Amino acid sequence: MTESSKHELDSPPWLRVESTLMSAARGIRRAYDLRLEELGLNLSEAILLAYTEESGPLMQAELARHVGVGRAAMGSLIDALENRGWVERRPKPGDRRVWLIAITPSGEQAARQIAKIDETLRSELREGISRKERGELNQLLNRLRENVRKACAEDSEDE
Amino acid sequence: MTESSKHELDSPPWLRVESTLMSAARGIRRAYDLRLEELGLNLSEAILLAYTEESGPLMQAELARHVGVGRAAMGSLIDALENRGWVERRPKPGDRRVWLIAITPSGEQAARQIAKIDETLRSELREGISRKERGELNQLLNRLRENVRKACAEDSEDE
DNA sequence: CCCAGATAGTATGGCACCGAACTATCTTCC
DNA sequence: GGAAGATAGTTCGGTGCCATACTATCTGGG
Repeated sequence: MTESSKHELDSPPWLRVESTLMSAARGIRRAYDLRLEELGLNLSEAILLAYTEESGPLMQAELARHVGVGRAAMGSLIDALENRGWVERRPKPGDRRVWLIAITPSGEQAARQIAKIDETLRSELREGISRKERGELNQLLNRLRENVRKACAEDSEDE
Repeated sequence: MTESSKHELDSPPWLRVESTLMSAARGIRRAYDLRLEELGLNLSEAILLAYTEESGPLMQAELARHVGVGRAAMGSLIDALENRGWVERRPKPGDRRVWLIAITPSGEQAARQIAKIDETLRSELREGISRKERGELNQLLNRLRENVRKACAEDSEDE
């Protein structure tokens, strides 16, 4: 196991792809958080606001599924945005359990600022990465997520 | 069945690729953590042990750079592995600041178990993902990490 | 030599997220 | 109707990581 010089590149064991992926994810969050600091929000909140803007009012659980976080985390994200007056919780007629999360006018304005920041940072991040590659990356990640879901499911009904 | 797959195909804004990436990273960690539970360690510790095994004794800061975590986090990871007797801190002759992190015999045994678990889970995770795509994924992620590094650097000397 | 600056490692405080337990409400089926 | 189970949302404790600040040690220019 000591021919350890070359294999950074050619066929990385999954554990290494993993660590690269996690590290990239952390780095990207940090980068966005840094740029979004002036608006007083972080990457997850920005994603949520952008999503809310383009999808219209949704329930919290739906948002959680789409964005890929748990219901609890989604609750706090919405709290944060609501406190700033960028989204509001509206009761859903006919089901008193749920809230519909709707963007407010000032939220839309914030969303536009987010889009600007995103555009700038995005162009830096995609340096040397073609549109096609981005698409592939996205597909790969989604397949990966699907496989993860299966692996976990299989795991918990395993006993 | 997951309706989360159709709308992310055509022209995902980066904010969405982001959320996919973060979500995938979290999912993968969860999956590995679940399988590694029987060994009493988590993904980061497993990665570290595997890395230590194949690279021989390195300093903590070097390990941190390679694995992609901060120095402080690396310290705790090593603490955990050291407590189980799987790695040991050896003083480096000539520099009393640093420790060389070396794997122990029982650590090597644990590393073999990790490799087995990894192999199993990996084969589930890469379902529908070719070797070539894996390589591309890795390259893309590394480019992305590099760009992140640049973006952050540029940001902090912004005055 | 010695003091300024770099570097290795550690301690502290904070953040984002998860998972499990809980409440409130809807649904179903008798 | 009413009990059993599903579902939306919240609360709480724990985890993994970072940034900052600190100590100890090495290094290089007077």
